[in-house]
Amino acid sequence: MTDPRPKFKREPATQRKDALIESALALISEQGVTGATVRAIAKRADVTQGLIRHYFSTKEELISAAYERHMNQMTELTAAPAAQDGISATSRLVTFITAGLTSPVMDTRSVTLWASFISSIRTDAAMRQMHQQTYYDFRNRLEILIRDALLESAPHTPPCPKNLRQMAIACNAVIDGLWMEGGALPETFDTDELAQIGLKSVGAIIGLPLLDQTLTSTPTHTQTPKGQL
Amino acid sequence: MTDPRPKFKREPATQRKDALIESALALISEQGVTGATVRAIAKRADVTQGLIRHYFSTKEELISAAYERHMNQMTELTAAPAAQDGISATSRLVTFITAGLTSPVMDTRSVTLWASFISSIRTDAAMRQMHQQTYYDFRNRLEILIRDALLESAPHTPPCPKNLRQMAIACNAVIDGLWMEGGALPETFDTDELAQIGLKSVGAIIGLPLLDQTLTSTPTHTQTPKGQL
DNA sequence: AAAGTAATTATGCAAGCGTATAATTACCCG
DNA sequence: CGGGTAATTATACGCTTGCATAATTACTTT
Repeated sequence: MTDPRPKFKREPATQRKDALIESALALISEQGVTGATVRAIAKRADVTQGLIRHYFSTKEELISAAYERHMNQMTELTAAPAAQDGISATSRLVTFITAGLTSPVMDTRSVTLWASFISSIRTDAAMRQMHQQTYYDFRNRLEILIRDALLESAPHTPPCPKNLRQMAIACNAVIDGLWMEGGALPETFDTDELAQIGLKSVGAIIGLPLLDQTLTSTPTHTQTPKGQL
Repeated sequence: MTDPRPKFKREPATQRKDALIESALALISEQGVTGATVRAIAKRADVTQGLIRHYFSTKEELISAAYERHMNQMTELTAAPAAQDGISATSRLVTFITAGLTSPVMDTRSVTLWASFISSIRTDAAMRQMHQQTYYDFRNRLEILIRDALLESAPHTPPCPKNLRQMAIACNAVIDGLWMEGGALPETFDTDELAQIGLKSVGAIIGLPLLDQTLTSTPTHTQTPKGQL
């Protein structure tokens, strides 16, 4: 009289961790941090709550892992389209900015998620370090793209490191600011409006006409990345 | 045998509300939203928890009021130094940007507070509307300053509204982005570095050399506003 | 096929949460 | 000075939370 149907299935550790992280992200984006309780996360992942403690020694650890996942995903979604070779350095920069300011990187879900995490960087050391690392990573990628674009347009007058750093900080700020408002108030901006503003602004800051080039020569680079999420 | 010392004091309604709002802000900035419990807020304001329900019909209402207070305070602290008359329109714009990117507007407390609130604009309609209103208010002030500065430098070629709007959106984004990172990672930027980057960037976006003017002609306008908080 | 083991479930607990309601108490007014 | 009333305190309730611990159960190994 053995039950033919097992009551549960044993999954590989990484897969279960993944499912739990995704559940946490989904809940946080839908209901905020307060909605992401241990029980709710477990239910969404179709397991019982005890299992969470089996893979994460504390809830904070799970949340921290979810934060890392989300930020890396966003950086990846922004940088990947710009990594194609065979296009000019300026085009790579344009693609990077455009990807960061269009769906799926710029949308309500992503921004809400980020906002939920960012509020805990003051009290939680692990979160603060994660933020710093993610921020530097993104900014460094941007700085490299800016440098290459500048070198391409003026090969014999390389930008000084201090200026380059400041440009990267400024351009990162524009992108972040636009990204945030685009996610927070999506209905108040036209499609691609923020991406175009981003191109214009970064172009003005680094002294290269990014928008014109895009619209005239290689418009395909400004398309939104195919949904990988 | 009457006790000469009363057990509590009756305060005016607005004053008590104020104290409760300030307590909430202090707690949220120090411990995040989860730390701002009804009991903790009451204790910090030196009252018992029941009093909160007497002035706010729900905790959400108190949090919403705290959000409004904080945002208005920050806008005020940014705009007030720029409201002095007798200085050029460009100087007013410079002062606005500088105030927004130096203490006390740009600091960890302010940014953390903002982040804590912003995470709930998706789930809470009142918070979302408050965010929208605050954002528009700030951006409109900025747009007016930009317009005046442009008119001042080129009185016979007024900027078209569409361009002006985009400039305001872009400049607002730079300021927001810089402000955020300055508050999140204060130790990684030199004093006034972000303010200078902000001036440079806004100058580049709108096509006016803001930084040079500041450093040469009217440096007093770039001082941080006297602490009103 | 039986045993061992690690994944998973089941159950419980102490603490804290927001809210409701009733009991006090300070202050205003006649 | 003595009521009346609104501000304030006091107490309690039901619910949820994160976490711990013990009981099951599926899969591997021999």
